[in-house]
This record gives sequence, C-alpha cells and structure tokens, in this order.
Amino acid sequence: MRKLPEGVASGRIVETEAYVVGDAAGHAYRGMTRRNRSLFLEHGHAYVYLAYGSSYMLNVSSEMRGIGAGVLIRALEPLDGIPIMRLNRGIERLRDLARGPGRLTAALRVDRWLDGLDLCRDGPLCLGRGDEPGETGQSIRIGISRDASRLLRFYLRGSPFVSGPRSLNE
DNA sequence: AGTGCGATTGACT
DNA sequence: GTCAATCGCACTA
Repeated sequence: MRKLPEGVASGRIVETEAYVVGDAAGHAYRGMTRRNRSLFLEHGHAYVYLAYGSSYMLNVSSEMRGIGAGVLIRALEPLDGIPIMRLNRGIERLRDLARGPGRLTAALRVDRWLDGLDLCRDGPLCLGRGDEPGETGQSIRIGISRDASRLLRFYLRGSPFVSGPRSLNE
C-alpha cells in the first residue's frame, strides 16, 4: 500500500524474486556498500535502488539485521487507486500499470527516498495482509546471469499481471 | 578522476 | 523479435 497526497494506491503482489544469502547474483554478495546497506536491515525493510539509470527497483529485506538478503517485488495486480497509477505511469492499460519491477515503482511513485523504510509499520509505503494466496509457480530469475539456474522467481499462476515471457509463467 | 556496467523499459523492424 | 537510453555506483589507479 502506497500513501500519496492524492490518495492511496495499492495492489496484490503477484511476482517476486529472491536474492538469498550467498547468492552470487545478489547485491549483498560482496558485502555491505552505500547502495545496498538496506538489504542488511531487519527483515521487512525497503531496499530501493536505481537500475539502468531510469528504473527504480523495490526489494524487501528478508533476514535478520546484519545479514544481507532480500526479495525483489516484480509485479502488482492493481486494486486501489488505479487512476493514480494511471497518472503516474502515463498509460491507460490496466495490465501494464505495474507489470515489471520498474513499472511497479513508477506506478506507486517509489523512489530512493523510501530506501530503508520499515514496510511492516504504518507509513508512506507498507505491506498488508496476504488474503487469497493463490497458486504459486516457480521459475528461473529474469535478467540474471550468475546463479542463473536457481528457481528463485515466484509468481501467481495464471495471473495476467505477471511479467516475463510465457515460457516462464506456466 | 576515470571506467564499465546493470535485478529495465519503450520504441521500433 | 532487436536495440539504445541513461546514471549512480562500485571498482581501479
């Protein structure tokens, strides 16, 4: 759930990727740096960084304080504040509003200022209860070369709101 | 101080 | 399907 001056925007997380302890593809692999320090916060904190100079990525730290690991939030099924997301994205199509990690942060207007935020407490950005879990599929991660074969991407099976090629979403 | 490179996206053939 | 934009950061010297 994202709180903005115009109102609340929220949705159901339908796709994630895990970057686990000892993961060569994870940003925490070579220790703590200025950019990745939020990955080492207690589980449930936001790690936001800029990728490719234009897209923000939203992660949730997943281990105890001092251990670097996290989960990348890759796609959202928009539920509330859809007009707000449409304005933030500059497009109309519901399916594309938050399908992809960079699109998701754009739709929710998530940027570096939210880095380090506790997502389990009431605030400008927070996680809610997961009603309707649904059937989860598993695949390799997208855009990853190191540790490429690990099945650490999780998605809601059958959801039109997940990103990635069809071959990974069966 | 300089260099190389992405956990992507949107535009285009 | 292909491809370039874009910039903060980690790395080297």
